[in-house]
Amino acid sequence: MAASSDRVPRRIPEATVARLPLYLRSLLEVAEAKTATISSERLAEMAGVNAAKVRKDLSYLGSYGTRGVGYDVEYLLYQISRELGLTQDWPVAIVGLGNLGRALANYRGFLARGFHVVALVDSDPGKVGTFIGDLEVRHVEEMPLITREHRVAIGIIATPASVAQEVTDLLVDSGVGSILNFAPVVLTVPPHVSVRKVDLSIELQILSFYQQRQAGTVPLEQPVPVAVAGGNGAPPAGGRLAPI
Amino acid sequence: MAASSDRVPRRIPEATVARLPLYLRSLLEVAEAKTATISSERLAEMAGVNAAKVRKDLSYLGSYGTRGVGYDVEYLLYQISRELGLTQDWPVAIVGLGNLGRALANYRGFLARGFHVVALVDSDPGKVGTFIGDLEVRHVEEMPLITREHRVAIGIIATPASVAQEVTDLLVDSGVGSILNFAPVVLTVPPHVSVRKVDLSIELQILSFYQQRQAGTVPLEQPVPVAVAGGNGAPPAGGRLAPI
DNA sequence: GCATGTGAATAGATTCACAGCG
DNA sequence: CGCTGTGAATCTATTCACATGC
Repeated sequence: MAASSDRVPRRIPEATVARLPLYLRSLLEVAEAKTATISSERLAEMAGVNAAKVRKDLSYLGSYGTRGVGYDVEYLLYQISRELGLTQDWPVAIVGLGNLGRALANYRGFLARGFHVVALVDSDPGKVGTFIGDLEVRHVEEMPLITREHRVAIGIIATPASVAQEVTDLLVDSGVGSILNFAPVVLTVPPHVSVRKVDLSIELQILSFYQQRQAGTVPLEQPVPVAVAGGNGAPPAGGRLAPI
Repeated sequence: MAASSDRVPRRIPEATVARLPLYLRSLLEVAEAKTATISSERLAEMAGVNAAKVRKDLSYLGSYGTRGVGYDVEYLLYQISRELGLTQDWPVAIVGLGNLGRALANYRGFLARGFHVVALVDSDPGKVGTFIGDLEVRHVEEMPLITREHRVAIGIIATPASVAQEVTDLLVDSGVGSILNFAPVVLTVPPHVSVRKVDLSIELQILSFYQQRQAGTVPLEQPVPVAVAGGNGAPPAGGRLAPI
């Protein structure tokens, strides 16, 4: 009764959550350059969105800006990091060490700031026991013990599609609350578990759709007599003019 | 005047376009099992969405179902493929052959149905001239010629962030209309070019956000006395109960 | 009868436009 | 005066619910 406090648990829209990492990245870059404050306009430009969106998004976190001035870079960095849960460390397990899994395991770079690979898992006896970096590949049967032991929070699935659901169930049963899925299947999980997917062929197919729409519109080779300014076919990202 | 026809260029919502590949995949699976027709309900279940959405999405393509029966699997497969532009072949170039680029180049599998890697490009003299599969890695300076020659439509950027924009500009200048970006930067492109991004650290950070929200809610280890059915924290995907 | 197709209702996200405040 | 913060307006997407037609 005492601890529940009067803090309103701000509901941050999903779309906003998905953009916070972009702001974070831009701010890191700005901080590097020893800039102390930044306007919503500049931040928007860097993140590839518009200024109104930046202000609305940041307003969900609180009133962290100063009118007439902008946002304090360091302070905003900290607030966004905290909101995203990056002030703590998340133990990560990678399951499946084929081409992709190995590439991810070797990366390490991408894990910067809060993510720490603590376990590599595969079912192939030829891979189990080998080392990638300083981590030994363990057998999938040991996974439940390993994930519990290391309190793994995030599981990265880089297995073939055929076993992805099976592996997911194992992860979920051993307390993993977040799944990043690279396998081309729709995973089913209980409501308290989050899933994000990264699906190459889906992305390519979406590009194919817009590419097809575009085909014919721009005659290729012909430097186009400008007039494209309306721009319609590239909604996913980007869309401003190239630097002059 | 004769060729422009009276076809209404149906505006397909972006969100629908992003789901078509999911339906396609489900239909392929169903077709494999020699099933002739499928209901929106079943298709929805397989694609992990709800039935109303499936019907609405498919209705944008045309009236391809039969009331009281469902959709003809083969026919729908064809219509979706055509809509997505998968009835033609798209030449793809991969730029950057580090861990990730090589994993992608070795994949080939993911390219199934319409995507064909025709060029591998890197700037590292140690990599140029080597072969991955049956393709030789070419120097980035030759890229404009190669992409034009092969009429590359889609460029996959797997370079370090620092050179991604530069490489993008080259691709765009040589007529590439779609970019799949794995580098952690916001790319700027002219309006007629589409960009999709795949960003590991962003995905992890989004998961971190929801994981943090969830933490405490589920005490970990305690098998939770059911009552979670409301489910709030996993909007990205999934969300149904695990199979019994 | 049964599952599609679709207007209407609702929810969510984006953008506008300006009041508020340093 | 300049830039944030935010209600209001708009646009987009989802869901409902039922008429429609095989």
